[in-house]
Amino acid sequence: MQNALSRQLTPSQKKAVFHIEGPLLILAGPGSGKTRVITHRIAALIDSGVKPHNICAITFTNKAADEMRQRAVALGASAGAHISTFHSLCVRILRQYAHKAGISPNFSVYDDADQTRCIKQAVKACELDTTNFPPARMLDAVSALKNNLIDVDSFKTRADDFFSKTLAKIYARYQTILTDANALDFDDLLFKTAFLLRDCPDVCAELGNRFKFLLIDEYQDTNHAQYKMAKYLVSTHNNICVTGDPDQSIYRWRGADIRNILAFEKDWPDATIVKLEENFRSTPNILQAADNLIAANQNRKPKKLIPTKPPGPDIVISPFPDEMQEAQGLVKQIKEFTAKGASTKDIAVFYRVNSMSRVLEEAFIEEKVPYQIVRGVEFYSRKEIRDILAYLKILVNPDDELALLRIINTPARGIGKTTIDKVRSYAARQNVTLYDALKKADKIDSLSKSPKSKITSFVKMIEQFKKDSAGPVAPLAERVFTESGLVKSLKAIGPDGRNAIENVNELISAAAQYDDQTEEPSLLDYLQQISLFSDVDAYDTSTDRVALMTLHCAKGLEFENVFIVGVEDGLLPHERSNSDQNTDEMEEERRLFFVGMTRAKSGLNISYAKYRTIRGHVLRTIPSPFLFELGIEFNDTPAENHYHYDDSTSQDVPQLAPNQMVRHKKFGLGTIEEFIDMGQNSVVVVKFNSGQTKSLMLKYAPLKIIENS
DNA sequence: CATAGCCGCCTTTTT
DNA sequence: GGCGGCTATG
Repeated sequence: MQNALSRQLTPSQKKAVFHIEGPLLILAGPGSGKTRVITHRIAALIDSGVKPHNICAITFTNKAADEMRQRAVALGASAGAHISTFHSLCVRILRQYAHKAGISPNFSVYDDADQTRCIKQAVKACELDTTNFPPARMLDAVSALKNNLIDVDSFKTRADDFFSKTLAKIYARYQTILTDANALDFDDLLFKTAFLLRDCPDVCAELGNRFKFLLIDEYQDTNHAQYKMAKYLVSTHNNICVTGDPDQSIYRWRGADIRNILAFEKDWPDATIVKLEENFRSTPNILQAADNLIAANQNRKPKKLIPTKPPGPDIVISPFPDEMQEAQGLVKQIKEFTAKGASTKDIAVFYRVNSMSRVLEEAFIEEKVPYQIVRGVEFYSRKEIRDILAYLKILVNPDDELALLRIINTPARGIGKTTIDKVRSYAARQNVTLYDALKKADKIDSLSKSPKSKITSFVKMIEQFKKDSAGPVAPLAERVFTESGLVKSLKAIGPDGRNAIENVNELISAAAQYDDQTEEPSLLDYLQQISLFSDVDAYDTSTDRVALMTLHCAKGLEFENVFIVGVEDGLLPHERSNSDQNTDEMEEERRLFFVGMTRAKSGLNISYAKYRTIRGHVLRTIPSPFLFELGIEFNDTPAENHYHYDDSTSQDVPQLAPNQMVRHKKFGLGTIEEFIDMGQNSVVVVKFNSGQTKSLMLKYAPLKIIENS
């Protein structure tokens, strides 16, 4: 069997696959066949007598887990190994040992939208101003604390300045809100599991005995909580194998600690280290440029990228006048590629921010090129989907106040704000949950007859659903959709409603699929699973479409032809990352570009636009400084109007004279100071009454001419 | 209590 | 430029 498994493996790959006992660090460069090595390793472990259920492999996304499971089975490994993400593993552990973790097993998992609502509530409850304490910032801070396993009490004792003390209050309040709702956010899943393992040696031993072999992929992107989890899990058997590439660490902002992989040898002094430096994916010219780029990072261990493929086409760097023409040019290029026989599904477009997908999408539609935007969570943030899911969540976890408040009057059933406020204050007085208060609506004196009966029938409906909530999910979801009145209310709003109904039907189909594929389908399990759904998980590789995704999503994937768009200063590197050279943030942006480039097997096309509309403002841009680090000569002058964008934006621009009055959508009234006639590209300098002076491109700027009367 | 329309907020990347 | 939340109105 070893022979069968080791076929077509290089010597270092073989070492990584067959080094069974003890800690192992696999430093794997891009395209080094790392995924292959891991799946082979799982098969080799089983082959050497390890029971499948004694293996736990942790991947970065659910999709990666699914693929790994399939590949391992295809290699002849019997199924049964636990392969999942850290978060899924935590859900499983926490559900099993809920009582020991001090939680209830039917907990809701709060996503970022839920988190935002809760943190806002917390900031408000602390009677703080949201301008001085912006909820998004507070959430980041709380998240960072949890990722570093700092609990409320220990943070309180160490908080010595005003800000920290305030943050401690918000943190405490936020946790109370979540606890009261029997909810855990993404960070809690890791946090609670790590503390469970720390505080319950019996649980730790039990899991350690079960998972005798632990494999962690993308180890460079683990955070402190995940690191601790790993340490606890392997404390008995010491069989830990991690793989990763410090040059591909792109989640520092989310708490990922690159030191975890850099210090692996210190943590496990008897560790074996295998380097996989050969690259089987990209052409030598792509690797050379990627290497030139990443070499600019100061804070790194130098590493080789050894090419194994024959030379391929040159990297193309194309400037465009603006993002519309960039999109148009991109789609035209893709058409040329496919006309020459390239497969549509083997083409990907990467961008730094999600908002850039819009203009690309328009061009794909216009040119009728099939595409998919890889953004899985978007579906779950639609109103109608959140509504139906809120109904289902309540059946499992009636304490989930966020879900309850969402549906109590959706569709409208005459339970308005005043009524809800009365019930809430009753609940607070009696120290019961909102749902319990609703159940006792009859006893709430402040309520008059009509709202009482409306509440009663709502509770009755929910209780009815609850009775039949065991078993498969899809039929229940369908029933809830109809009987809650959601379908009816959506039908009533016309075409948009039809669309919404379609979406819910899609959800029900997905639930049916879950029912089919799961041995014992349960609503709780289903809800907890879909809450851990990630963007790439929605990536459908079976259809022939161009994949559009963020650079972060691109991690772990590969394509024959890659297009990276919007490679401009301020976008990549993003302006929000500290723009000083060689700060940690700048280096992470560089790694992000590195990850994007090294996804390409043969065609790598980089583009940027000289003008880009950002949040409604047309801004002049400059090429990303990273472009000058690639060691490639390129021409900064766009092929003017090469790709004519047939749109109102390229209509004739007016001739303007100084002193002409204009009104700008954003800046208000202003006077023309100068008119630079460049035909389509005429520029005006406007002095606005607000005091600021702007130079604007006429074909983009939303300027209205005020007639002199 | 429902609805529409407006204001003001945020806006990097995601499990 | 988009969305959530708030307010004014029916």
